Amino acid sequence: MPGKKFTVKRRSGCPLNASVEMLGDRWSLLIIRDMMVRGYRTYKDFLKSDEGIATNILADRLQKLAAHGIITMQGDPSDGRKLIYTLTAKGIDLAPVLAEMVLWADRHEVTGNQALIRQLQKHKEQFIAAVRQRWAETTTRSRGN
Amino acid sequence: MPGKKFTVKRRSGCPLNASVEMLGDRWSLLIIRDMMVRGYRTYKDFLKSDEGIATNILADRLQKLAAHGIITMQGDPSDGRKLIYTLTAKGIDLAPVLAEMVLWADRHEVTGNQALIRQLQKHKEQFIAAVRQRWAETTTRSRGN
DNA sequence: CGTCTTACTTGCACAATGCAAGTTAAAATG
DNA sequence: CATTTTAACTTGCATTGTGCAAGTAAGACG
Repeated sequence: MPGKKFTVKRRSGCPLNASVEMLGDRWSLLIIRDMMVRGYRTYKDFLKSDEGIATNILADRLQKLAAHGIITMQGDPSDGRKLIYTLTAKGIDLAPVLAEMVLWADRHEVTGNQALIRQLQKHKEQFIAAVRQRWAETTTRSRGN
Repeated sequence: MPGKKFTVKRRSGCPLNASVEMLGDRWSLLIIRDMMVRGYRTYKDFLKSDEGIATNILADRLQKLAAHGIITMQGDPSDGRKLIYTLTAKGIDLAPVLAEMVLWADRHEVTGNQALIRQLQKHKEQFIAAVRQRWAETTTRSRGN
């Protein structure tokens, strides 16, 4: 496991438990969704999401996601106040998880966002590839927009 | 009112948010895992899992999963004390979500259960088909939902 | 300089969680 | 058929997490 420096003590060795301990709350996956499909990158971006996360919870989740290596935080060279949050490879790799959760909810619940759903239903692999591609582009080009 | 479906008010219409509101905690997916891959069916079964869920939390999660139509509870005809918990079609349909979360954790964390992981890596769709098949066999009689 | 903006932090009420112990009803035992 | 055991919870209580409003520090703007 690249980048793994020390093992956190978990309730069990089950990989699903590991995922649940990192992502099993009401906000972490929504933050990742905002980065992945909406391109959100700053603290203020996340605050404006429909679900309405509280400021202290957002700060806490961003810290934890960074501690787990799912996102990184770096200063914006063009504005010293801003921090840019980006998904790491580990975070981008969550695209299949998000996709399956969206498809499951669509099959069994009444939800909106039909555009995303139809995209996933027809071309799930393409969606995942597009997320990877978008991140490859934005992480190699120069910042300052 | 038996079987009455009441609409839950959600924070947003996003399907991922719907999934997170039903499954986004530290226990629900582990209970579903226990039913799906270990064949657990009774309250006592779930209590013996490695993660060590508290009795009151377990009772609460089973109620909520049943309220969401993910599992059903029925009396055991051969033992009046027992309740048998089973996955509904909606619950079985979570197999791809579980599979992706397991594979993600394996790629990026140090975990155990290598047998399950290798099975998923090689034959993910076979695993999912096997879960469906197993449930089709064991739930040929009346199943709620 | 004063004001605005960004990313937080703090205080506090309320809800969720974790642990130990108790309860109820049914089954097994003698 | 009385007693013990088992299964599925419930209750009490301390700890932790969450949600809301308000406040703060540092950089940008004019």
